[in-house]
Amino acid sequence: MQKAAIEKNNETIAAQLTPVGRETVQDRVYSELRRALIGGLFEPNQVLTIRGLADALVTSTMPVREALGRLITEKALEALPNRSVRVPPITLERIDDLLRARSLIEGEAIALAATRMSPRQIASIEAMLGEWDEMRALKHKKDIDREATLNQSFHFEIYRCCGSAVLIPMIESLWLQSGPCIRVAIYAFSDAGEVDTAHYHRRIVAALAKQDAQAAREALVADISRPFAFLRDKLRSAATKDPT
Amino acid sequence: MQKAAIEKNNETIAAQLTPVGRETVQDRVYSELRRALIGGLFEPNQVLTIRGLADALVTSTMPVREALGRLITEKALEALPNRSVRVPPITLERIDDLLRARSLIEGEAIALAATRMSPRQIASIEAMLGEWDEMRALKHKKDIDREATLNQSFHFEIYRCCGSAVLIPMIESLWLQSGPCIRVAIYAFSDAGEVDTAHYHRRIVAALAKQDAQAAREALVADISRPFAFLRDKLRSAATKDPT
DNA sequence: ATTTTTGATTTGTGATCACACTTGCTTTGA
DNA sequence: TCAAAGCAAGTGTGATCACAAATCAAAAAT
Repeated sequence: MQKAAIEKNNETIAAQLTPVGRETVQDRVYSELRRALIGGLFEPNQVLTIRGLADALVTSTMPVREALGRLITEKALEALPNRSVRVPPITLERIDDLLRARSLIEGEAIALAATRMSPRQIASIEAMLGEWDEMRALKHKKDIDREATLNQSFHFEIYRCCGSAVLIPMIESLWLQSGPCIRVAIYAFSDAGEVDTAHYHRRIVAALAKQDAQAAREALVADISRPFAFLRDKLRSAATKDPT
Repeated sequence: MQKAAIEKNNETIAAQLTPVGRETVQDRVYSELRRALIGGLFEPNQVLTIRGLADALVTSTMPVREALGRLITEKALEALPNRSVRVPPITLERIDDLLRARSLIEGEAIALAATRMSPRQIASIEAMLGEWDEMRALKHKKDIDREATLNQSFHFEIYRCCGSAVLIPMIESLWLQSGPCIRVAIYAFSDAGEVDTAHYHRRIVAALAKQDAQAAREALVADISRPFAFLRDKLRSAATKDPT
């Protein structure tokens, strides 16, 4: 019996092939809706229908309704008493609530990451920042979607180093919930002449490089607070102007 | 037109009738599974099948699969690569991870609650503690399920006062995730001669009554740490005894 | 005796249908 | 003219079916 030989042959084959994966339709729908929500493609208060989404995504209703159910449980969407589902409205209380939760949890995650990141991982983050600068220098016209995607990778690359399988899904849920809000703010930022985002990110990286957990936490909170603060001011002025 | 009279008649009817509610089957399945998970009715590593649960709950597979999907997204259950779902296994890392997250988030929630609870709300909590003592004095035989339910009400009654619509669902998710672990510990507690739970709860209430946020946080952390610490020790000794 | 193969059963996934509820508009009645 | 009733289109929910993948047990081959 040439068992060992067969085993070896299988191994060499396995080394060259890349796993094909078996993502279900439901998973794709879910990812797509997540992407859309974090990207702010849906507006707050917009109601989503199962059949409408199913048509848009070219599937049946089944994967869509399950994906919607999942998004509702993580509060990324809201189930109205009518049984229809909408993306949650923005209120002042909710903004402050989200910012507080994000500061708390993402702050803890980055503080943990600061003590655990290897020099290799820090270098990787720094490299990411470098590429980002280049891209920004090349394009005069801002590409907000690309910008947002890079920002997301930057943050989660750091959070991944905190070593907590519990905190990271919670952070993802928080991003999902604040996605629609943030996007509104970002667009307004871009109009109002955006302050330099890169500065805040460099502060974060510097703190991480020094393994200074407290400084990293503070830099992060400063970073994520900006769009929230902007949005809060905008809402407040809108409220005083139009007190409906 | 006797519009006013009709209106009045409708109001008197409305006052006597209680809303019937329109809970879906899926919601009931979801609640039932939540209850079972927090109550520790399912063992870690146990795999759940859609058809099996549907039979047990006397429904079709449809509501069950959607409820399972929701529980998977909140990490209360785990989706294996085989596409089957099981209740997550207990590991040392996960225990410490859950305890850290719970201390962080529930600690923040109770600190917020400490500054916001009205005397009326505090009195309500104290009354709850009193009833609890009575019940415990009456029954010599311990009713673990009742005990766990009361404990849950006690904690969430406090958290509800933190005024954060974002933190509370996260805490629920954390309880859902630690439910199976905790229950294992509670059973062991009961055998090993449980230390007085009531003492810890009184410490919490005392801190809340003084509006001392920091003391409340510390008392809470002490309270939730106990079963985790117990479980951690148990697992560690089991690991050294049986190093498989 | 151990491993491999084969076949039957179980299981998750997606599609489709039936039904009840909601919603918006038209028609009817005062 | 205007409010109320009625109708039609749309929507979520649950059940059922078809299908592919996984699982397990018995049988066959080494």
